[in-house]
Amino acid sequence: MSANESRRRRRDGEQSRSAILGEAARLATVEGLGGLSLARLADTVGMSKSGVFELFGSKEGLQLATVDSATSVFEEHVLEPAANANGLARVHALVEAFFRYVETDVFPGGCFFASALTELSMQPGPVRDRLVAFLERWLGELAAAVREAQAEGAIDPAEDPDQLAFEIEAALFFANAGFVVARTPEAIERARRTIERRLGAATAA
Amino acid sequence: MSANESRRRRRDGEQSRSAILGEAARLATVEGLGGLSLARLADTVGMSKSGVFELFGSKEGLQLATVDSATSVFEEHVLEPAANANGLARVHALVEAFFRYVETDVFPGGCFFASALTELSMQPGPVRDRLVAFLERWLGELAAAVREAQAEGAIDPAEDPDQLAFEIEAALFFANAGFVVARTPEAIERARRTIERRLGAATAA
DNA sequence: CACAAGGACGAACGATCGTGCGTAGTACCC
DNA sequence: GGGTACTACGCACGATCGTTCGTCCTTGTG
Repeated sequence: MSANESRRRRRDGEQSRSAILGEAARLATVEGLGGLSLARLADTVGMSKSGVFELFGSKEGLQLATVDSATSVFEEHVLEPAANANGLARVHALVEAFFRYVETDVFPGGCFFASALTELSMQPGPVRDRLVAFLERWLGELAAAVREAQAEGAIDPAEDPDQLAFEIEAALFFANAGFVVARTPEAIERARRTIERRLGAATAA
Repeated sequence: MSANESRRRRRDGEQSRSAILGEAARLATVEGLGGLSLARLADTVGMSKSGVFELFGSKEGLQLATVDSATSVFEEHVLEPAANANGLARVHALVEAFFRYVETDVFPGGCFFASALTELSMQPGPVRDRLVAFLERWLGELAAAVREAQAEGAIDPAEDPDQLAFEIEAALFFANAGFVVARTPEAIERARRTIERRLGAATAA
């Protein structure tokens, strides 16, 4: 209902919307996507609770819009920096962009999707579905880069691209958790070492 | 305060306490440790809200006790099955015990600590501190097993035990997330492959 | 310029949250 | 076996939650 795209929107409303969503995604990595409250969100952006509410129709509408907003942020900070690289270089570029995305506090509580998916994976509904879809898309992105690297002869064709994508993402996922906990580059450094070593072993003979 | 061990406790209270805590830990992996409500917890165990409350003194007291309870469950299901193994066999035993612990739904929402730590890593306080301490202890357990394996000559002494523990835990951590999302052995199977391969590469020449 | 429509507001709602209090019942120690 | 202290309860509190409503203001269109 709130996701009805045919709804006409004024320019000022669109600005408020995106300002709210940016703050919502940031807040969600600290308090959780479910623990996010309309009232707190409203006064961190300097609006009334009902004003925020009406822009999204319901809390679920706000959550869905927040996931979409976070998706754009992820695309901008992780996918785009690797947009011009191909094959093995693309794998490295995606990994390094992800590290930067975590280290530079794009979201104060680390990767938005790591926390949101963990929080909502046991709570059925459209929000969970959208988060799961994102994870699959991201894993697909990594696997596709691996396949590209195989096609260009940089990675052993005997490697299973999905398995390699799993291993890379596992390192990224835990690196994010470790960085959020310790606020230290150690976990990221270990993940980098993990991935470099694994990619080295996967290099075509 | 509620953790004051000098407080005398009756047998029936102790039974209620552990029954409540078992349910609390299970509920927390579904609704979150923060989203857990006294009222819902009370009537899933068939008690009054105030009855539950007084046993723990505060919500934070309940959360701390829940973490301790979940720690015991983890020890029982993961540490104990590997208690009699040493060195490399101990590493494998810990990993397999963890897989069983996740796959058999000891907690309905997967590993308690994976979800709780992700949820609370940005919320300072004693609960977070206890969860972080658990993670360090668990990583230390893995690293100690690796060192044992090096001492018995099963793993290359040039390997960094902490790095290896990081890589193993990364696979376990993401396997848990994947299993909770998909309810399929696929993620666990991939993690098993990841770890077996990595340990194979770490085998002393 | 006028008018339809979206944006933002304040106030209020029912529900639920964690917490405090007074009290009745009961297990355990001397 | 009596008395103390823990167990468990019902009730009520203030706060906060998501949501609804009526109203005023502003924007964009014809």
